[in-house]
Amino acid sequence: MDVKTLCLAVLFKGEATGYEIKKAFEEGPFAHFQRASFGSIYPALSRLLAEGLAEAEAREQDGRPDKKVYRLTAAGRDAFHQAIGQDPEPDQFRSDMLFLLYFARELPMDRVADLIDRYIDSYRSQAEHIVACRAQRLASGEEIDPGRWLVSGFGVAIYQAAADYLIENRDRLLSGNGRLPEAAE
Amino acid sequence: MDVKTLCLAVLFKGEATGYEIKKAFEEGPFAHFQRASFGSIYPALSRLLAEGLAEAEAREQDGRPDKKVYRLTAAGRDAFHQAIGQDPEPDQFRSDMLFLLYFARELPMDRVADLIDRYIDSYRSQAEHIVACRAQRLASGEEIDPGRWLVSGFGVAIYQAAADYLIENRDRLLSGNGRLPEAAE
DNA sequence: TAATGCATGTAATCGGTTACATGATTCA
DNA sequence: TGAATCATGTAACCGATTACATGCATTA
Repeated sequence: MDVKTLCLAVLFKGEATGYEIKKAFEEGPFAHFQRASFGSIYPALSRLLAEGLAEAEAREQDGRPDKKVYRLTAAGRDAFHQAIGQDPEPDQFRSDMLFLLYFARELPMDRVADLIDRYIDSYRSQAEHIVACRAQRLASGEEIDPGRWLVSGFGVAIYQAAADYLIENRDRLLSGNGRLPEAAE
Repeated sequence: MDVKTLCLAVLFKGEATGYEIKKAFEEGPFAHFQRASFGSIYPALSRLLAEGLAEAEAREQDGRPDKKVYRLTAAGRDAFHQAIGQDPEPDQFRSDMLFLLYFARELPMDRVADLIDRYIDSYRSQAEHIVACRAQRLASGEEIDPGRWLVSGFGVAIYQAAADYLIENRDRLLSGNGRLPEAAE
């Protein structure tokens, strides 16, 4: 998904500054499945202005530098609806972890163990983080958006499954380094 | 992972042509977690030659155009070991499907249902495909590479989990469109 | 006082995709 | 006859990242 569409999407949920849009990809609702940098966000926002899809308002702040709050126009909302109406190609997951583990035989055992442990940790903590966010949203009493709920639930399920798989197969890979793992299936 | 390293990796497993390397990302062992196009593979192979990491041999074929078989040099194998010795950053999954489903409320119900069904199918068929490959490898009697086995198992687990999650939550999202899904947790 | 957070933006660079160019063989 | 497979490569283009430039306020 290109950054322009991503900005359209964030702004569709409400007005925001470039800085806040960045945060939406770091901590916010899109954190675990999309990302964008300032170097792509600011030019994208300028393009949105130029194309009449958004309008900006400068807001003064005490002390802080001014912020520029972007808001979609009617044309912008249309453009967004059109964008999500397109047919997507199936997702393909790219993973450096799998690339590395594929070559487990070429690496020292302790290095493999370390890699697996680190990935278990990162998957687990990501799952826990999302779970915490969900609990908080539930407790807050705010209205729950079904799409958002489904998406965060998906994140939990996938990260959990990834961590579980690694935990279950860690020792098999390490001890059986050369022998047949998981043969009893 | 850049294409140069990816080529290094494929060649580490044995000599190959550019065309065969491409296939490794389409049907081969790297299919479900890395990808590369001709436009990046051929220049990468030239670079490997120029840097002395690989050597090529032209092989004539009956009828077919000549093929150029690449093979790593000792320096190439070193470079590969060095590459997999680097510390990777954690994987981040990017997903257009999740992006779309996040905005379920903005889409017609039948469109959402169709999207989910298509993704269930694609996840399920990817899982089944990997399972079939694994069964075949097991039956073939060839030696099983533990790293490769772990990686393909990971693929099965993740795709399975993704499909399962969507199946379980499909109707909740569709019927409760506006109400609270999965509240009974 | 050093780092972090808030805040916006540009420029160099890079890596990769898409499309193009070429051409024979085999299979439906 | 047309499509798919095998086979190699180039060039235009694009999107995005990284690093840079600036600057104030707060917190450790």
